[in-house]
Amino acid sequence: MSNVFKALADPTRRRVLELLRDGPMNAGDLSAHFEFSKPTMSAHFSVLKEANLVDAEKHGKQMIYRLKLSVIEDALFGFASALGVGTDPTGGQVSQAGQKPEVNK
Amino acid sequence: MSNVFKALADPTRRRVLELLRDGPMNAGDLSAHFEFSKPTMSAHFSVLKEANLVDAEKHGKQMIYRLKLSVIEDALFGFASALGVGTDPTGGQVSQAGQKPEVNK
DNA sequence: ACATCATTTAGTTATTTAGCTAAATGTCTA
DNA sequence: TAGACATTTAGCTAAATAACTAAATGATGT
Repeated sequence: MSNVFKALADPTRRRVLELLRDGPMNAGDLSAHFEFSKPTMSAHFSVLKEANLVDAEKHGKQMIYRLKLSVIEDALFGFASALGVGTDPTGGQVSQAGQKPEVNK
Repeated sequence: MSNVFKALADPTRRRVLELLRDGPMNAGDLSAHFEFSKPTMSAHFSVLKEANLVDAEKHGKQMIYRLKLSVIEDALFGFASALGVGTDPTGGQVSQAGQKPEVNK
């Protein structure tokens, strides 16, 4: 859980996730959207992978990253509902993905 | 936006927010729920206040902290919908609180 | 005025983070 | 097999973070 929010705390990483919203993309193409060096971007990808927000699959020389929406849902909606915030005023769980979100991990 | 996720990245601060879910509480009572020193807790409160996740009001010698749900809604649901995740499959905004969430701030 | 209580500020330390360049790894193709 | 290409690893630096103790601030009550 902390890993997820830490990953989301960086604007570059949030932007990466938004780019992946339109479909899987390889490391080079993702990096091309930023001014940072490739090693720096690789480290960002690594943080996102560690937080389980993306999947990585090697295809030839390229590494293809893919958004993992379910984990993001768990984190955002799970924590929101732990706070009693959400679309459902009863505080019920919004997402299908998880049942008892572990908020303090 | 980064401030919000940075604030949420620490488990102690997330727990503080959960405690405030049941109503406003002063700094001392909040601190009593943790093993950390009061100055350390004060610094955590400061981060939450900086991120605009809580309001602080001085009442005599005590400082009373209160949860600000609307900002948390904006951050969590705003970013979720920027990613196309949410209860509404069209990607529409869930919360009332903000209209065009600025995701990369 | 003075002591006490609640909280914050100041100053220190260890750890983590985000960036860089240079080098290593791994994969394709000529 | 050699070269080129895509990505990661290693190693470095500067800045940010989270913790602590000691001291300062500010409000209340005697």
